[in-house]
Amino acid sequence: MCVFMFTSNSLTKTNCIKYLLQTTARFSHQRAHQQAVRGMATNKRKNEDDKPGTKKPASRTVTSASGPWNQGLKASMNDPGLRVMADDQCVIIRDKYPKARYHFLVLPKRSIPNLKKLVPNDIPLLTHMYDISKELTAALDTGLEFRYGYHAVPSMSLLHLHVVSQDFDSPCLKTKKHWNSFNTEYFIDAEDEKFILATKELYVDKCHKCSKPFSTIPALKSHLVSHIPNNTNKSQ
DNA sequence: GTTCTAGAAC
DNA sequence: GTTCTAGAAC
Ligand SMILES: Nc1ncnc2c1ncn2[C@@H]1O[C@H](COP(=O)(O)O)[C@@H](O)[C@H]1O
Ligand SMILES: [Zn+2]
Repeated sequence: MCVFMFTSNSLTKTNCIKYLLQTTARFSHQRAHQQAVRGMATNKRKNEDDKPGTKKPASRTVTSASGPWNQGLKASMNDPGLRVMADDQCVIIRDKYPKARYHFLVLPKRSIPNLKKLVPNDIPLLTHMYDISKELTAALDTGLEFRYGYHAVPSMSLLHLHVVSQDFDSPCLKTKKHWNSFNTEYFIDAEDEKFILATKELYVDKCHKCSKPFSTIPALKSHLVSHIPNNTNKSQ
């Protein structure tokens, strides 16, 4: 039974258009902001250049009020400026740094760290994420092709499905990594049967010789010497 | 992931 | 000279 329904709060075309207008407004605002920040930095550097020897690398805080950088999606899920829609299971947000004209992220409300933590019971949820993505792009009616998938090696925490139009026309697309992460096997299509391979946990934390589990690397290292024949504690 | 920027490449 | 790219950010 599909719980997803078109309601006034979800995927009406009017609402979609509204969110896209927000995209444009926010985006130009963001660019203006970045330019302003850059201008301020330039001014500051000029002043410092008047006093030689006072130059030092600008210190930057590594964590912010919203937590470490790789936890940013958690806050963005509840950011009304980014949220496109939500139902009982999922939230869809606009990607904060869209790599194409349309770029959304679909996140389960129930916190799942990454693909490797998925279990067979999650399959209906994954199907639902894909289904509402298709509903969204259908409602948007952009005439653009879309792809729906996961990054094989994500940087951001919390499982998220990329919904990205295939124009790749965006100032945020800047690096080879950006390109390749959406246009090689790095991008795992949600509907691809190979998808299941990406859900396998690769960290097993066991000895490579005898499969004894270990909890810390020092513990592993003291165990490893037991496998060295005629161990004399010498190296090289 | 992004930002910033030094040094490479053009 | 400008453009591009890769690495640090503790
Ligand atoms: N704070 C944020 N809010 C929303 N989207 C973000 C945020 N930080 C990064 N992103 C996007 O999240 C995606 C994470 O990529 P990945 O971890 O490779 O799947 C990228 O497309 C980023 O543009
Ligand atoms: Zn081409």
